[in-house]
Amino acid sequence: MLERDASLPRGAKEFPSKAATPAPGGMATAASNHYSVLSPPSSAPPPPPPPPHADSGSMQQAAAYRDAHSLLQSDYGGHPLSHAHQWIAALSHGDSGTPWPPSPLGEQDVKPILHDSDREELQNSGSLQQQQQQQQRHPHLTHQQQAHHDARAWRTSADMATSEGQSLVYSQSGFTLMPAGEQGGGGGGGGAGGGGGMHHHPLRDEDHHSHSPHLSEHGAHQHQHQQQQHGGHQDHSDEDTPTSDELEQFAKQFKQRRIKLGFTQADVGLALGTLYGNVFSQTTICRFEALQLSFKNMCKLKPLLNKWLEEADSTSGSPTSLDKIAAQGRKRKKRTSIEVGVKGALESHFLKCPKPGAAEINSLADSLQLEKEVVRVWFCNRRQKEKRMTPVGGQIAGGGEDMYGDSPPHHGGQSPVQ
DNA sequence: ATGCATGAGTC
DNA sequence: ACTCATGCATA
Repeated sequence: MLERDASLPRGAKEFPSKAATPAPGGMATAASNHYSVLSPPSSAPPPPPPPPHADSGSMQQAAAYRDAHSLLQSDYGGHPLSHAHQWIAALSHGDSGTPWPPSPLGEQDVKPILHDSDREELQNSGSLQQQQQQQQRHPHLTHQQQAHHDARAWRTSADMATSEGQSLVYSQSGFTLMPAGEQGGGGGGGGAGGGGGMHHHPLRDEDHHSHSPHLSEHGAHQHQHQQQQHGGHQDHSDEDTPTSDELEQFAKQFKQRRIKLGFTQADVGLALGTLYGNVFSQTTICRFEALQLSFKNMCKLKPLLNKWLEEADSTSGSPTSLDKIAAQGRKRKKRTSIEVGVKGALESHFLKCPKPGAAEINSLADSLQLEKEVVRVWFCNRRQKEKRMTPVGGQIAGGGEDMYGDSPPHHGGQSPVQ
């Protein structure tokens, strides 16, 4: 708990490393498998060309996919391997949170956006250590302990960073190896949100100051060492370690520019795919703008979006005609609509016990007449929501510490933007 | 803009 | 079996 503050480097403290899931019981996602089936129909509709600048292109993507899906949706079909996706390489380093295994996924589920020629998997090489280091650093912590901190930490860190100079808040370890020399950012996040999760930490107060540049006397234990990269240089906060404040600013600006240029969130998502190899959905872009992603995730996306902005800006008139990717053939369970009453019940249980065990889930599911899987997923999503920087109801507060423990739900209200 | 869902990675 | 990143589907 506290030891972390004292003994650990800030980075560690700020961000939990990765997955620490004490999780007592739970159920696996096993249940969810039923829906996957295959039926890669060759009848995928061609995606409509995106208007480079027009504002009208909004939901094309969605529409396109929808059509495709509808065909398949009749019954579950979907072939898992039909699509290959390998964009992984692109952000690899940025995401320190996910140490990519040697060759985990040759093809996942995504869309093959670029020509194979483009993608190179170069970057993954050296990034991952950071998070591991963190964990290893303090082996004494149990995962449970580690697990506390959550995304809200990013706010906190911002404070510190701001005041202290953000030196190494989240710095990663060895990144810099980026080929292009651009997008250095990703890394930032380290194990932030990704980190397993929540940690307890007493920084509630800190969170509150949020980004006020003035005070900041709290911790001073920052430079421990460890993270730094190679040696060298790294002061540009923009590319290396964005602070929460910067992210907030960037998101705001991004949205503004994007709109000004006449692009929709969906357009941007596609453009990222065509330009850099990582396709993102409208949802993700939306969440980025709304700061509804984990700190780590925000850090990962920022550089890409930043590049896109530059591109769009410079070529604001010219067509960035790119190819789009077509649909994939994945089948998805139909979205379950949970009735308000039931939701209320779930909420109540969540307040009491955010991490119900399999048994609890079963009984809950039974009493609410919902599928067990649905209940399980609901809790997972609910927990995730709590971790976002901009919590549902508001209050950025980070309460990792007593978050689910015993402290009462401190959901509050705060609406940062929009 | 958001709710429910999927899957990779991890414990 | 969980967390985290991400997204289809939907309100």
